[in-house]
Amino acid sequence: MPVHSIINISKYHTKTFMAKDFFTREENYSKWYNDIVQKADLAETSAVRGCMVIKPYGYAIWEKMQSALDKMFKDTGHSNAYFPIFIPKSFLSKEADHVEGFAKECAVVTHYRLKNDPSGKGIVVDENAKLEEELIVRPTSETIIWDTYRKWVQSYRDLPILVNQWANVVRWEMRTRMFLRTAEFLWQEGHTAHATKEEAIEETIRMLEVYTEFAEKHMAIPVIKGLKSESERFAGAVDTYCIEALMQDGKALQAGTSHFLGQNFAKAFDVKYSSKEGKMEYVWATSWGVSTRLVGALIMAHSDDNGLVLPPKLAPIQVAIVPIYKSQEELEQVCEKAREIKRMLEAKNISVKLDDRDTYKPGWKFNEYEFKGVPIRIAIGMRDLKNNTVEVARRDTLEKATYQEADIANKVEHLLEAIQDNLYQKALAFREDNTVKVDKWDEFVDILDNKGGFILAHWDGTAETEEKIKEETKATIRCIPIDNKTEQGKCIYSGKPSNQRVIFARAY
RNA sequence: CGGGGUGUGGCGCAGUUGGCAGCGCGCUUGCAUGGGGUGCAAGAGGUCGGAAGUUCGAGUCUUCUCACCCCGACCA
Repeated sequence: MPVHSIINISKYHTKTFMAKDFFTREENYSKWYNDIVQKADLAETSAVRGCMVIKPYGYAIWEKMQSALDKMFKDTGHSNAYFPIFIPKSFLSKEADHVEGFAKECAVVTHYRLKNDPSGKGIVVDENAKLEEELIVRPTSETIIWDTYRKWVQSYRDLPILVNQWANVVRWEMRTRMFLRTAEFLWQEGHTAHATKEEAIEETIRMLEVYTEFAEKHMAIPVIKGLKSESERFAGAVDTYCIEALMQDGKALQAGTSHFLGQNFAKAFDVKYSSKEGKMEYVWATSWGVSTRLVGALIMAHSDDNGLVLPPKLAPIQVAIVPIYKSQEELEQVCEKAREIKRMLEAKNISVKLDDRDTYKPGWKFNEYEFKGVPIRIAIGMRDLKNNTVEVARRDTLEKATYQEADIANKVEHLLEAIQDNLYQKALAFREDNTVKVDKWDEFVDILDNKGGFILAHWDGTAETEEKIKEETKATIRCIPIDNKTEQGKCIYSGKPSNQRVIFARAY
């Protein structure tokens, strides 16, 4: 996108800077990931096992995601509401599959009061304050919501209900990883109620499309839309749809799910309406969600060995301006120009940080913004004032160029678009390079062990085969692509006939 | 829950046969410096995870305990 006057371009290297205290992807992918989370100031481990503190910079990314998604939800007719964090234990067991799926990871509240330890030190649970019915800290809200919907629905005129909630949920996981899997996480959960099956299925797919658009347009991550196999299905759903993304280490990551719940919850919670014809019918349901896990996806999809790389649309700071100067007078002169440019950029809704701190040196700031994934850095010094230029560095390619200052806001705006697009294209190319059709078991195993990525292979459709493959290779069926072509073949494992390929991968 | 680790200044670590608690980074102050993590100098900061024991003396040895991390089983 050569929309600007480039005087010179030079590639620059940061090899020596992080050398000792930062792992590369090659050396140790999970350490590299943790380093980015920590050093880019996204989050840190907390005093509570399995829970993390999301720091301001990390939370700002989540807020950008929230506001984009929230708008998309509103645009598709949904409203936000809020339901309790506590769910009576009995609610959970009303839907058989649902309770089976979540029972093992529920936090339970049993008492409502503490008292001074009789022995004098600290406080203890007051045994006299035992709850009559224990409360579950929500792992998801279907039960409490459907118990509520029963009161909201009497007639077909009350439908559909299109509600979303932004909330925290708790799933007591054994092993946790920053953003990808923590005991408590933030998410949104949409819960809709419909008069007909068709309408509910339509909603399920509509929200899957919303997630797809968000992933590709905002996160710059290409995803595959698909249907989960029975064993990967949400507990209590009839069908679970998902979007699957591929991370740089060749592992898959489920980035969002949309469930068609049929009448399972309506029946469990007795939610009925009288139709136009005056007949009592059970309501049809959907639920759909994405979580702070997306921040993890963002990191693993784009970042490099120099730190975080953020797509412009989700970057809390899109442009960082670093003044270069010697004296206070120079600082003021340079900052005056910088503020002018900042105003012009902000007029285009570009978020800009002018870093005029005198307590850090330019080089230090360069590294700081690079590590934090700021898409564009502008440096302005006395030389630039003289020549009416600015130095522009883009994070995705690490290229630096000198731009004529004239029309700078347009140039930066276009560059942001170019970066957004480049990140998507790069991620797409990576996924294409790492998606292969495989027909032989040996090759299947070899690719999983040595290359990773998505494997398109035939599957006989049975849960037994899926389970065997999982046991032997740790790979799971990520999804059955939604617009899959039928193709005759033999199951990669059992050799039994199959009429379509499904996607296998090791996953987060 | 199984296997393996680690607990020493804010962070990362060293600490020998038990003998004055150290190093790097960071932090504070000053001077110089300033277009890719600045240099020099002077400072501040620790009941060594907790409890009990052995000893003239414990970061170090013994016992118990707690916490966290990594690898599995479970999961978005």
